[in-house]
Amino acid sequence: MFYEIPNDEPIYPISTAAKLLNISVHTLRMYEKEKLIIPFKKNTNHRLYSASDIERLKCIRNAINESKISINGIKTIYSMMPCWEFIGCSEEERNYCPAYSSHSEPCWAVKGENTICSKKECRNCDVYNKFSECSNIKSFIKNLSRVK
Amino acid sequence: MFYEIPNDEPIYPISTAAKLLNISVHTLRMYEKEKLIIPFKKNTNHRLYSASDIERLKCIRNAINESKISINGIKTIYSMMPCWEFIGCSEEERNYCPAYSSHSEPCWAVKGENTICSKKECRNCDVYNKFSECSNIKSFIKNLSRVK
DNA sequence: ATTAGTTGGTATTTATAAATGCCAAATATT
DNA sequence: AATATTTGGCATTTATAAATACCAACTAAT
Repeated sequence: MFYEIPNDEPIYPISTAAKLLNISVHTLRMYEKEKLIIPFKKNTNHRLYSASDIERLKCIRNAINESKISINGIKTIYSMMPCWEFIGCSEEERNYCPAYSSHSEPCWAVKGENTICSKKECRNCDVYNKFSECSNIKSFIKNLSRVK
Repeated sequence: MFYEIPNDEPIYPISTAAKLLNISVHTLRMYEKEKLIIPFKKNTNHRLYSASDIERLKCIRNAINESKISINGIKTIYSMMPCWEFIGCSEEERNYCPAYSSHSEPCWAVKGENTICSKKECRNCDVYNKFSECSNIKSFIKNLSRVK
């Protein structure tokens, strides 16, 4: 038996990731600058991408190229995700958290100071990982219901 | 005392609306084709815009020009609105309604057949009227909470 | 040691969404 | 009756987001 590489293990250097996606390394850096993706960084500051990073990027590429949604559009859609319900942070914490009120940046791009999330690595967070497609965001919203 | 014109009364012909917004009439028709706006139509098929239509359009213009969100991006953001919670339709109805599952078109663009909404005029609907800004959509989502 | 790949910055190119122009038929206005 | 405006369709222009190229300093591999 061979050791199977976990989906979230950062293995691909940027050039490989670029080839897999058929784009340039600059585009990948741009997506990172725009906070659409958070690649793993080695101590030497070199990026590594996991298989799930590649999937995430395919989804982003699809939104841009097929669905014709601009990068700022994608960011705004991400900002609609009610992360607080998923994280389960306290009412006090969410009131301090910029992610709770932002409607232009994803939660992982505005990360507050005194929140549950401030110590966490967003790259490993389920809000970041599981809701890269807007269908998933809408599904999550569907499972919420009105406070009586 | 003068009679005050209600905010939602359709009074401006397309050329006036275009002047108020500093855009061409073609752009207004394009936004309509894209289902971003539903102007009132006279029996002769001529469009009329209300003051609140103009406000809605200013908001759309702002999203496009300032926030750099593409038209398809705006449509997708609108599709995130949990209209069913606002309308209060039955569980059966929402399962039949395409708006419940769409994540690319606003509810008023996909309007189902056997729903509460099928007979209603979306132009007069609060979901259409009150949630033209993504800040309002996010605020509404905030007032939902997780089903235990 | 030499070659190959990565870093971040600015400048440039390209692809295309968004906006506009033009048209003839229909409707509105005076 | 004559003039002005609206209609929708297709063609064209324009504005710019997205992608790429180039750069020198740094890190990795053989």
